[in-house]
Amino acid sequence: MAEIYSGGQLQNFVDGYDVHRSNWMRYVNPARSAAEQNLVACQNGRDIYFYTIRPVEPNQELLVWYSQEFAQRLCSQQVDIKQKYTSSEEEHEPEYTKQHLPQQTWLKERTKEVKEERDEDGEEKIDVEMLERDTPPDTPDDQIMDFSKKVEKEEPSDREPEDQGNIPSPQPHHREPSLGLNHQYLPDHHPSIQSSHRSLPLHLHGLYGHREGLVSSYPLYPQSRSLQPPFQLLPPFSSHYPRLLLPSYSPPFPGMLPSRGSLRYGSYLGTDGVPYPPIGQPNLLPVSLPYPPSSQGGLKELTPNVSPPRGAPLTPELSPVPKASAQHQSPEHSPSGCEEAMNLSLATMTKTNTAPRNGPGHKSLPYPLKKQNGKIKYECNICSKTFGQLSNLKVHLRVHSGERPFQCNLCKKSFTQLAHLQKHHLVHTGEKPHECQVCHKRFSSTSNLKTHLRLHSGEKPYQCKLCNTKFTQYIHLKLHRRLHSSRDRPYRCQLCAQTFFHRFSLRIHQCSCCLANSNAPINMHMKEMVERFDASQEADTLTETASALQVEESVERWLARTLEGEGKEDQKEATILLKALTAAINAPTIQMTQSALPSLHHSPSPSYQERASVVHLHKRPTVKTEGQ
DNA sequence: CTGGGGATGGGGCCC
DNA sequence: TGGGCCCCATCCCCA
Repeated sequence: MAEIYSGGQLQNFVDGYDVHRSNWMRYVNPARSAAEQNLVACQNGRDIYFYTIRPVEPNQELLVWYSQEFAQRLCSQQVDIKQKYTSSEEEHEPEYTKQHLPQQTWLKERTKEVKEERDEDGEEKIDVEMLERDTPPDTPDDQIMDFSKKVEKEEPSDREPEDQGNIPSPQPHHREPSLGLNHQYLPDHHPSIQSSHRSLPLHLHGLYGHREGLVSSYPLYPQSRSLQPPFQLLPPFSSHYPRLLLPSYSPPFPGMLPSRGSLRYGSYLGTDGVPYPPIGQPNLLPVSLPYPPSSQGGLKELTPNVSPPRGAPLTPELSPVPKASAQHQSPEHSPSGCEEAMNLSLATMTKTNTAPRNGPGHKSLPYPLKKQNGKIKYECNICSKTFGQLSNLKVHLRVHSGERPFQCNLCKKSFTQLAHLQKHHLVHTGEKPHECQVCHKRFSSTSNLKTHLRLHSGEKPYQCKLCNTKFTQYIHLKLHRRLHSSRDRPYRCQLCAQTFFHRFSLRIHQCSCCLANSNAPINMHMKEMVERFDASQEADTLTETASALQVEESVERWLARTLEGEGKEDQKEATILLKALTAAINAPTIQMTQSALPSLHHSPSPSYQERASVVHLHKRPTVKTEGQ
């Protein structure tokens, strides 16, 4: 049984004694060491939740841990919490696996009855029937679970200046290295700080830092390192891997549940059976974001001469490569587990004062900025693009420098921005946070969802100017434009180099556009109209020897079809254009000079015009060319 | 060739 | 100052 406190007041009990009223969590045994622990208890509101801290294989027992005292009381275990993080060999054989769990608690034993029993396998089974919490009187305690450690969100006003940073350093000489997490502050009076435990990494702080009642609910133990070995056993990209991370999408806290619902995983399952997080709250997902809270921006930054990435993300893909690292050699530079702790919310990441300021953006610009009207002009010295903020310029400069500080540890792809790496990570996790409300298909990015939504709305914003074909994606229009490639247009205007399928189009063009002031708006529009007509089926049906009257009729039909359903203004404009076109058609024939002859790649032959006349749009040979 | 989706790049803005 | 989020553009792949 556990007592739930809120605001220092006992709120309620969670009693698992009665087997008829308790759920199966009653039978979850306590872990004997950090190595075998795979479950963490925490409090949210008046409820207690358990979440996994590592993948749980089939037939693997769930083992939760509460506190050191808990262990002492129940198992008479000697809790030895030697810090061995300074040992380099822990890179290969993490010492934490030999440690007892160093969890701290204010649980004060008032155990009325502790039953130990052994099942047929010799496994310990322990029932805890009565626990009582002894909350330090000066600890602001909103919601704290009996077996958890309280970590204050706010630091007291009487802190020494040196401790006023966001480093949860209980003692100046025993400072936790840069945490990069939420940096909850551990008060000096806290029992844990009086012990050597405090040098253990805070692992879960800030994981749910923005969720009330959650931050303070984590026990202490070197979780981050314990995460890696089992994860590394998992083959990357394993098909079942997402399933092993079910907690990623199964919000363990009521506050994180989507409005639609209960804790039914099925409601989050996608077509592939992988559960999806609720829309709109991806950032609140508790276990899905594997980025370490590195003060340098998280994940793996490729900063030269800087130690390997920090962090022991929950997912293996972005886990730092376990190579020898100077940072792991001493507590001074150790990631300290705090930074290695799984960071479940990027929103909890904050910069630490002790962080080396050598990450991206920390270097100054390689050139001086100019001033314009008294204001600094953030201009790129390479492409002269200007930005509203210096940070934007700095990020932009990576485009030219090639600097890609954010690398995916799994596929080694690197990115210029952390956000890009974060999005990229969805590729590995299979997360698709964005759902189409119409067909409930899910997408990894908002952009792709937006594109998809056009299918439902019928919106086709990209239209071919030549044949009016519309597309939902620009790339499709771009590909389509190749059909109108100039390489297939044998008639080239020697004045402006514009090409046409039809000789009469070139003639209209030269009369109406090019010989006049081609920069005038009306002529620009005329150019476009001639080009469109040239590509139209009406023009295609004409022979190159068509009379002016035939061309005029064809233009009229094309205009009527093209402008069908358009507004009066367009109709009026069309009339003007039609007059201009027909005038051009009826104008004296332009003498075709040698330069105005078809400019095919192959030599024009006497029979060319006849051949060109039967080349129709829909039968024209496709020439796929880049950049045309 | 069209259409749909996946993934990435770049940049703006807010905090 | 930079992280986080968002948006748009773009390219690629595939049916």
